[in-house]
Amino acid sequence: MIQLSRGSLAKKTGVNSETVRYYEKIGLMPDPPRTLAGHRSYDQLLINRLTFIRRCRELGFSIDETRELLELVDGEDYSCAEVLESTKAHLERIRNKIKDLKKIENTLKTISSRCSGEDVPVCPIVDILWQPPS
Amino acid sequence: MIQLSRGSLAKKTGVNSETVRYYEKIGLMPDPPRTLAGHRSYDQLLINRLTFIRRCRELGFSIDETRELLELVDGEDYSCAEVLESTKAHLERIRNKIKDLKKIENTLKTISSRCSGEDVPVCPIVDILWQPPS
DNA sequence: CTTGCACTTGTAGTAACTACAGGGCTCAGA
DNA sequence: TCTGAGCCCTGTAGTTACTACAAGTGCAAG
Repeated sequence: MIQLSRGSLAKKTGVNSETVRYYEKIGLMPDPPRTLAGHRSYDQLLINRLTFIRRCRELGFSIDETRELLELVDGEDYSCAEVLESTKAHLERIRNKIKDLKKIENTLKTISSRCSGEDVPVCPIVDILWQPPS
Repeated sequence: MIQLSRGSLAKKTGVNSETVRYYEKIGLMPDPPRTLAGHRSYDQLLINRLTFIRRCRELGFSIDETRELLELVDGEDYSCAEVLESTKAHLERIRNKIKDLKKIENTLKTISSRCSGEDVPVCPIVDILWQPPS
């Protein structure tokens, strides 16, 4: 039976130790048991829970979405369908974000290519950005 | 000679009117001249400046990067080279972000495809995310 | 004239952390 | 056994880039 301190948990899961405290404050992680001296003590279940949270966050789920996923899993009768729905909605948002960034990429590429990059105080990039509003 | 109120400026440039005030507070926009009653009054130069800022922000430049671009343009002797450098560095960051999001997209696609989406309390997505840390 | 909207200020809230300050505990080494 | 480094504890403030409110003033149309 493993028992980790907050710092060890942080190392093990790859989550910043202050962030652990933050997750407890906002209720993503439960208040953990304490040692006699008042130090937090985490078992395997809590380690796995924090890892789940870290993975959700790395996949771009917001804290609130992560909370909902956790509530589903915590609940007695969660269903695969609900999890899939949330995941697909999130996937759609990620795809939209990629689309937006590609538009930005194209614009930046275009205006960069118009710019000589010479050491002169005349810049097509600035010219483009500095036009009056359409 | 145009003179716009804050609200009209907001409409004209597509920037929220509270945001205008915020940009003045952080020094991106100068304190504008006032009418006798103390109302802000914006001329064409300020309209163009705010539009420049909006475009930078839409292209994903941070406030600080936008400020640097403005300082270059405001300065007597800015050079095209400096602008291009900043733009290219930013383009690189955008490309990295796209790469990261594509990785996320792939992962989400993969785990979604493993999930039946049926109304059962067994979910491959959850199984994957709920594994102990590696 | 009045009513409703725009304007003024300062302040507080948002997301998701991150970084202190000021104090207590613990454990390895001398 | 002592001591000092490095954990841990709490609460609070800072970050980015806004956005929203509250309480009060001014202006313009009907």
